[in-house]
Amino acid sequence: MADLGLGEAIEGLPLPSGRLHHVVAQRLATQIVSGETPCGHVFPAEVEHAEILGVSRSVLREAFRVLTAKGLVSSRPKAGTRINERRKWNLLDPDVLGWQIQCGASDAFLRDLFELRMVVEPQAAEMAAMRRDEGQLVDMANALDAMERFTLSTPKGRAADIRFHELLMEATRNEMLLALSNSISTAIASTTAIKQSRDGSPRDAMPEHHALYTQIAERNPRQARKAMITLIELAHSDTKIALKR
Amino acid sequence: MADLGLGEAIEGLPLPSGRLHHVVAQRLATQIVSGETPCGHVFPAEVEHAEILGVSRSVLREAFRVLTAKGLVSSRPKAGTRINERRKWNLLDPDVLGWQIQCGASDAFLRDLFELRMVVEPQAAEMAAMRRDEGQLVDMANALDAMERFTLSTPKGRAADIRFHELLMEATRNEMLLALSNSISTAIASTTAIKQSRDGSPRDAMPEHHALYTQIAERNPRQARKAMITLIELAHSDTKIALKR
DNA sequence: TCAAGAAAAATATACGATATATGATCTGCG
DNA sequence: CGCAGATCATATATCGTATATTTTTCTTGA
Repeated sequence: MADLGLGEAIEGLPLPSGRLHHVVAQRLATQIVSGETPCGHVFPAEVEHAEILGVSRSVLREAFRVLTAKGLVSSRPKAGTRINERRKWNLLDPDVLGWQIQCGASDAFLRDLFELRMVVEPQAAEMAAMRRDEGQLVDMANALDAMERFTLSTPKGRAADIRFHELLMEATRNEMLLALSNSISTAIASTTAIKQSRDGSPRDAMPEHHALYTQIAERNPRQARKAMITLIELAHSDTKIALKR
Repeated sequence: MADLGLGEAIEGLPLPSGRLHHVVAQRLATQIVSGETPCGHVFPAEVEHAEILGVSRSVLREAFRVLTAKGLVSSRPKAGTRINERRKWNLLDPDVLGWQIQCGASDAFLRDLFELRMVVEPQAAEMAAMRRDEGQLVDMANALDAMERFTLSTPKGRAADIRFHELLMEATRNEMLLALSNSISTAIASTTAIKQSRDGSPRDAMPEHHALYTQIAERNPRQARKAMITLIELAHSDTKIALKR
């Protein structure tokens, strides 16, 4: 069990910026989702574990509370705290998604993510088109205008894109759908950002994603075509008419 | 602020069966999701709050860790712990879903839930049909047989139904889709169970849900029809052929 | 020899006290 | 009127101890 790197802090410890338990939770979580510590693994007893990590037991306990809340581990008296099998994890939890991305998302993960997006978003767009009110309509039109004026490679253009997406999801008037879509979107955005910072060039990330997208499209052409049509309809000026019905 | 009902426990405290912090978390969570304590509300200082609830600060802290992990609240030094706005909640978290149901799910909640199900499941069925392997195929066929032999009103029939559903989702080979669908399914099952125990008769729940279903269908006939077709195709014997492609 | 029950050990859980750091509010100066 | 610093309240972090629960082991009896 590796030291967390906190135990070695000098006397006048500057106390790591974020909440300590959060740091610990993140550390443990990444170890778990990365597979560094396998499923079924039982962590050492609370006291020893806290000593190893160089934090107090309370902090460790609270960190485990977070992980338990997200289904990553479960702990019972005498049995210790063990890592749950993957099917018990809250894979849709924003943090869990984020941790997986941070650990270098696997291709399977990205595939699942994009697939889910293509399952959800086209239908969400349909719902939005049916339920939007006038105010949302003009806001979306504005966002679309901005997307056209600035290209999508500029920050302003990207902001407009995100804004449009938000408005679209709000217009569905389905809170859960909104939550789901937000999780997916931020996760995808994170992968882009991470890959950008890792590969250096900001342009390298998109083609990768696009490749995955087309890969999915080849496997399920019907679904992909429908999704494409819906998204294109909504993302260009023709849409303004479509949205107005 | 109401007492938790734990402080009044007699001397020989039988200590509530479950973990105490979990009980507290659930109590607070239901207060939050029910709207009993509104969004933006700031909880009393930790010490006082713990005293009010009749528990130690540690358990209160750990309870709040759980709620924080699920996005229900956020706490910062000096500012106290406050309830987040709904859009920050992890609405797809199984526990959050469960709490909402436990607080008497609103019609809007149920509508959103069923809508999400109808967005996800038909497409999941499509994916499953394309990716299933031989083993899954025979398992699903067996489950379908069982569903036909016993009617769906018998326990065995319901078990087969659930089993079929599980197999279907596994066959999609998409972990996130599986997680999502599981959350939705168990939530819907819970509402059924709750409504059953509340209304007495076990038969009363289903018609209610069916009414909601048809209500959705009326609003979006195209989507509903497609969903129906897919589900019916998959839920009856014709499917065995469809699944074999 | 095996099974059932009882004792023991290990471990998470719960509690209270104390110290620290941090952010919000207030105050005073410019 | 606005900004900078001081102050204070509050969450956070830590420690020590007690308790409950479960698994394991041992004992006892058939």
